[in-house]
Amino acid sequence: MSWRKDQGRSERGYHHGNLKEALLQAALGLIAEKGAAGFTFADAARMAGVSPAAPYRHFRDRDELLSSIAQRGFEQFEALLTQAWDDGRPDTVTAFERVGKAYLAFARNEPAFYSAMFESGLPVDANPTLMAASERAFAIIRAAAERLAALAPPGMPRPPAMMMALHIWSMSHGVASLFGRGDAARRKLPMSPEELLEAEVLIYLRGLGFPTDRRSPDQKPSGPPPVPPAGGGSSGPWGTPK
Amino acid sequence: MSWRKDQGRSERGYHHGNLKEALLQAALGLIAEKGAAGFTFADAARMAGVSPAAPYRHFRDRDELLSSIAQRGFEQFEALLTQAWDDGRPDTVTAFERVGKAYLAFARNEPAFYSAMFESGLPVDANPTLMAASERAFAIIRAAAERLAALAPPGMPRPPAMMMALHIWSMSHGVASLFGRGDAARRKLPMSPEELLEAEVLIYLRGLGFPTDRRSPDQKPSGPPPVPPAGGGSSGPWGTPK
DNA sequence: TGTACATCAGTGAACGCGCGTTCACTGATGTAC
DNA sequence: TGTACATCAGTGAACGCGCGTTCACTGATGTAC
Repeated sequence: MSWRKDQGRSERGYHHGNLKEALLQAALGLIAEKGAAGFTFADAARMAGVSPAAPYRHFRDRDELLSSIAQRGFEQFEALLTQAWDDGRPDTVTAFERVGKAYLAFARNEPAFYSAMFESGLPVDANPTLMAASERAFAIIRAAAERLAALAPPGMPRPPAMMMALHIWSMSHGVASLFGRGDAARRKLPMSPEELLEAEVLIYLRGLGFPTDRRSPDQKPSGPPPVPPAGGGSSGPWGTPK
Repeated sequence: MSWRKDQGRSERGYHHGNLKEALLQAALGLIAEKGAAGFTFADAARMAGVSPAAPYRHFRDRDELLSSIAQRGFEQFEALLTQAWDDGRPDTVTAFERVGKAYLAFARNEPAFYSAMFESGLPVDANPTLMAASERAFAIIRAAAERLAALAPPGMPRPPAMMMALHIWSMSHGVASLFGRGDAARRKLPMSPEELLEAEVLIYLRGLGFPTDRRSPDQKPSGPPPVPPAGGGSSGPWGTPK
């Protein structure tokens, strides 16, 4: 990736060159493998090919390393969500769906970050920097919800954006942590986590009165409030009923 | 509770009387306090006022104790959900809502069981007994979803019960693990987890075409498919819009 | 360009600790006769 | 009812281990002159 001497121990001299980064990477690997609680400082040093005292040049203690990982995780998470949201293009509902998928993709592809962020038990609210990073990530979901709420059909009460954001977050987190991680053996599913979440979000949005046909333009419909499609059309989120 | 000598060390002689139970209780306390990963066998022995070797008379090792807790947790969880479901009385939607509340209540009141069951990383699928207990608990949600699916309004495609069950489960788990536990410091919310989940489930059910007015009888409506209420009536799950 | 020196980033040995687990043991309890 | 004995459920000391952390140290690097 990005550290200078590509982990060849033999090639590095007394100085590692980029130990801090190497330790973070090692810790990520260990957390992905054994969980946030199972990772040890000493192990990370060993993986980086360095004495157990070396990490103390870069991190006050084990907790600071863990926080650094969570911090970086929130930043990457925010970047990913921002990219997925893409400021609501091409239309709000499509973009919103994409955010849900990005959430799952992150949990699946970066289990170590995800663990450190949400399951490590580190006191997020005790660390202002971390808290801020976490808030920034959530703000993306919140902003997306805001835009979506503004589209509420005229006949419907406009849902509070904060509530929508929390709902979407809890759905995503629920699916991700119950079914979404490859490594730790989770439950078996009759469908992929992505499909499961997509259907869940679509049904939810329909419950709020949003038209969930993807091709609908971003305009408040001027007709009567939308009625769920009658008959077994293929536009439902779960396909044709049997 | 249920162990004979109520933890008075002075009163017990050489034999503890009910060490197995005492160890389970001690472990529950420790897990609630420090998380499933933080609990140690030795600590449980200490809390039970017994030498570190004593637990080996009752559990092969630390993992067996943890499994026992998860097992018991699933059983209590199943009992609680069964009771909440109450075979769909007085009507399916009300009972369904109650199941969601019971889920949250369990996560909140029994954080140690919840951790052992869902967050301890123990290989549920490697232990058939545990797996079966877990399946039985999920079967309650599944059965409830089945009954609800059967009520689908005639104009709507009938949703697969399994999918509904998974959706409800993921919502509940998401809310519970992000917001629902008192001890570990979680996020702050503008509403209670219970309210959040209730609104989420109601919106979801409405998205499936179910009438979410609680007083509706358990009969398929014979008229046209229901239309979400127009105007800011008080029947929406989030009250009046501002 | 060369040299002296400060600073940086590692080493490796050592510590105290608590853990899981084993072991021979012993006090308490239950049962056969 | 009393006694002998098997079984059960604990004790307490000990072990090996890996962890987090500290410490004086030293090799490598950068910089002032």
